[in-house]
Amino acid sequence: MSIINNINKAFDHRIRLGIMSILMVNDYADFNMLKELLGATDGNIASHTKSLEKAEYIKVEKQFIGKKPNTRYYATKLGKLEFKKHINALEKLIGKQ
Amino acid sequence: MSIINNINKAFDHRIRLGIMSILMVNDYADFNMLKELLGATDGNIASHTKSLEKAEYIKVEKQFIGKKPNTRYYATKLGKLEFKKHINALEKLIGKQ
DNA sequence: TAAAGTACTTTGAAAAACAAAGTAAGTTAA
DNA sequence: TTAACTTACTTTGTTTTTCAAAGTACTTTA
Repeated sequence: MSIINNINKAFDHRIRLGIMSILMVNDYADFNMLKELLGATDGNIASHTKSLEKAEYIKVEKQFIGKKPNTRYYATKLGKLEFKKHINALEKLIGKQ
Repeated sequence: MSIINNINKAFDHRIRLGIMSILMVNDYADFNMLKELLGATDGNIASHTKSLEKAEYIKVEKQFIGKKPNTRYYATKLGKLEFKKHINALEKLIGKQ
């Protein structure tokens, strides 16, 4: 077992790390909130949320607010659990410095 | 300025994070040490060390130990500084959880 | 002296990241 | 009222990165 064994590949990118961090402290976030908070492009947010969705770490809800489409992202129970594990692994790795 | 602004892209991969962590606590590490500690393949170690070297975050020294070639990796002053910044940014981001 | 091992490096395919362009609806302004 | 613009994404295709298998240049062992 290597020292990076519990680093989860799914979170191993700054944008996905950012998305998860946001969804851990906020109940949900919508597309534009993620986009602004992370300073990423539309395509970027779309692909990273898609990969987290595929892993079932976040879920997506589409609705209309007034007449505007709105996409909300939530961390799933699994996502929260795995992210905590990831953080612990990160802290273990970098905590020594 | 986004919340992931100080996350350094150069360290934004578990293997490179691992390499730097190792080189922060150990004065140096050689190829096989990195390989074993990280459980990565040869090609993997080679390419990730190369990218860190290109960024001048680590330096490489090649020598012979007895008759065997041996490659040692050291973190540079810049590398240590930038890695600390990266860790601080990471902790700021995930510390809220 | 042939086969196996060591310590890397090179290569090329596969996957991931990215931004520009596209889509579909709503809004505003002339 | 219709053309131009905005919003909220999605799709597309190129570029970049990741990866492991194969290659290289020795050395060691049988």
